[in-house]
Amino acid sequence: MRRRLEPAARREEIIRAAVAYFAEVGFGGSTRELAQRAGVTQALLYKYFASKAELREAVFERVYLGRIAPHWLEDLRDRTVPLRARLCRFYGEYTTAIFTYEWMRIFMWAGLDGDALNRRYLEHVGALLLAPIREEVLAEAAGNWAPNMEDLWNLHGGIVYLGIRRHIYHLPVPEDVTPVIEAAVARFLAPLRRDPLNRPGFPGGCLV
Amino acid sequence: MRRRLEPAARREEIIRAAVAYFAEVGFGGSTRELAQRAGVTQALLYKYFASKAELREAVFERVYLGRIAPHWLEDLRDRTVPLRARLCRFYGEYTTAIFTYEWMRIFMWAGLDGDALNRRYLEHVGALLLAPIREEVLAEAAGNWAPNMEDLWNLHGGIVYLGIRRHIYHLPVPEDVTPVIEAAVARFLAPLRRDPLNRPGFPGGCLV
DNA sequence: GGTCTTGTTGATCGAATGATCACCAGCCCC
DNA sequence: GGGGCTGGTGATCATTCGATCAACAAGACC
Repeated sequence: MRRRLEPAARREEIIRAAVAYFAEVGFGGSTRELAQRAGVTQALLYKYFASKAELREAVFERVYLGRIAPHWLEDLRDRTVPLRARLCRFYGEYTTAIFTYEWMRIFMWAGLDGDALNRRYLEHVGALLLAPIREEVLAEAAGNWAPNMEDLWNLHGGIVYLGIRRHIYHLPVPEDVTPVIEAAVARFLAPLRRDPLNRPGFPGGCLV
Repeated sequence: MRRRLEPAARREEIIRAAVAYFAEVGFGGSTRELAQRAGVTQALLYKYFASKAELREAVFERVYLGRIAPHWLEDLRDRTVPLRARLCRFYGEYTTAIFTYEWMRIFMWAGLDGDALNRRYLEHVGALLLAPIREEVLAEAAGNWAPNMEDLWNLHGGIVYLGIRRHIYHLPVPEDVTPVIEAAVARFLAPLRRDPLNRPGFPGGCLV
């Protein structure tokens, strides 16, 4: 019944099972049930991870690593594209990246546990995504409007709350979040536009 | 050293300690440490609660009960007051009610645990607070604008995210959330106003 | 097909957990 | 001030937890 795997492959399977398991029940879940889900014995876990804490770190690394695409920042700053289109595109890709059961829940559990990685990630979001967005808005507004960081966190939170409702609270949310994002971005950028009612046909429509 | 208390008073103290303790560490926390924090022995907990699950229920009841003020709905519908002022006032009181360490964290932990009470609460929010708000907007817009429920959840989420950042992620947020709420409400209601730039002096300022 | 490497297992340990029970002692009442 | 009701305790049980270790066997290599 037991099949021998290369260490890298076995480790991979354990991490994959751990991500799914801990996302579901939190880090209070037992190593025994995790092992059962991974199709191995509980003792084997300790051949690949010195402790449960180390396994937890591996889960974090897997979930967090590479979640923020480096091209997002460049794209947000690409002024050859209308700002509204840039924001819509960014939040479309961002939500595609993080609106997963695993990411959303592990992130929330880590947050409740007070994990530092969590705080670091959000500081990263603020400094390397929201602040640059603010810069772009300032450039676009040319003195007519200057949102503060809380305005940007408000935009961000309103969108992220979609994922929270779906994956944390298990509430029904639209399958396609694109229209919601477009509406939120349009509201946020309304001070920049000439048509506050956002009537179709007016310039400034979401171009993505 | 041990002082005798009336059952009601002792039960009260245990629940109070349990709310604080479980808010901090989640429901995976041990009854022993809880008892220590409450200043009683672990065995005594079981004189007041048949099981840990029952204690958990008591914590839920304490945290959820009476959190939604009945006058909010009436106030939201009071058309003698400008809509923007109604929304600012409502979210001011709403955040005052729920932006506490205990509520925010227990609510989130219960959500991750898949507790039904959690879902019920949010359905309540949607049906008895957000939907009525939408009705008021429709009445005010008089056909010029018709937000859908997702627009309202977006407004709601952007504001609630403040509490999440503070109490779940332990990130610095403004001490006074009033300006943030006013800005969010103003953005949300922008389609109703004649001045999308929200310049001071224009009619429609937040009147609370 | 024998052998050697090593991925994998079953058994087990000590600590911590939820829950129980006999017993103790603080406080009210006569 | 001394019973006695009952709030409160210490000890303990069964279970489950993370972690360890000797022993096994799958698969590559000659």
